[in-house]
Amino acid sequence: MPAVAKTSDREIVAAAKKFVARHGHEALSMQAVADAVEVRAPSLYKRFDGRDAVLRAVQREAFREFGAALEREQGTGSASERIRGLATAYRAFARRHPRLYAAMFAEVEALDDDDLAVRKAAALPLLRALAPLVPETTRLEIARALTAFIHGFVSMELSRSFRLGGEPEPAFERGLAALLHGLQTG
Amino acid sequence: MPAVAKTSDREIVAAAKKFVARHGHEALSMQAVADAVEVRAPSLYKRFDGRDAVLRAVQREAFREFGAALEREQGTGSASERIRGLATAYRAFARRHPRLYAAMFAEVEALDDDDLAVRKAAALPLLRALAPLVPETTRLEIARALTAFIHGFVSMELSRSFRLGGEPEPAFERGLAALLHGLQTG
DNA sequence: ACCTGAACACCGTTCAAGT
DNA sequence: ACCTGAACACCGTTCAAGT
Repeated sequence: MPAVAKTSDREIVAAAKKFVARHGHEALSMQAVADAVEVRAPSLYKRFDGRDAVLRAVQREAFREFGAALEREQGTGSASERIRGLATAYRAFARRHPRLYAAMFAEVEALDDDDLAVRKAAALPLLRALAPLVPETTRLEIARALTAFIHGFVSMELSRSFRLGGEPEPAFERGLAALLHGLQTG
Repeated sequence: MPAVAKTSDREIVAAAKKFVARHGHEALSMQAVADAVEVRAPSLYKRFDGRDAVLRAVQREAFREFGAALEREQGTGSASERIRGLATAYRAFARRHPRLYAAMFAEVEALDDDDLAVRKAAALPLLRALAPLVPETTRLEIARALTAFIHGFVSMELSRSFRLGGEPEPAFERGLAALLHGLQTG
């Protein structure tokens, strides 16, 4: 006699993502998700392999949203203005969803092909914006250097690692300008 | 009747640090530390307020070691060669102690004055190396931009976030060179 | 086919009782 | 003064039993 489904993959991921956005990925528990979708915790194991699988599903959703936010930023202007726009959109996403952004980089046990696909997709807008500016041979290196700077800056900002006074703002502007200038002349 | 002390703050921190270096900070438990120093877990609470306090003590030790490694790098050569040396020493420390490096940035409940002091001390070598190169008014910004790049790069490298093929090495060299060049001309 | 209670092996933490 | 066992409220996860 088939028991009626009280929830779904989609609802579970949405509830988990909402919880992570509010309380952080460290606090994510199967109990909390189960409560939110009104089943008992063991029922979640019919749909997800465990906490790690739920967290990875949240990460996939977050990377999709993040990638979409960057895609939306494909505005007009020069190539280097477009890159600035992407950097700003990147930082804005992280500041708007700080706990979700942190969760995107939480360690998980193993990434499957879907996990890798959404991560790679989020890297494409920057690579496209760099295309008119730098040759294909060095494009990936330059994208990595830019991403390292933006990710590092945003991570330090969100974890309040800038403790020597002053605003972080000018350091972001200066670093970005220096990289854009140096990467073209280098 | 005073009971004999079976352990000490020092021994507990050393055991916890060793555990974190081996298994990562997420796996750190009071039980594991207690086993290592041969007491029962509740005894640890006579010396530390809880898991968070133990983890913060590990972070302090790690930041001290890290700062000392950077101090040691105060070699000869031009200012920008010294900065390159610091960046390389930074990255080398993170690669030599990947789990300890990750643990240094683990979220903890609240930092006390000692926590802040060791973090600030670790930032000084770079600020000193920048002194002959850039005026005091922009030095902190520039240090932050450099640190953001190095930390971001190392974090991505250690979490295997570079998944589009090729070696990370040239991206580090290129980004660092671009920043050093751009920061001086900007 | 999906849901559940009960159970297991863990956590962090508190506290009364020992010496 | 420090250590301990017992206990409490949690975890993640498994599984037999329900419908």
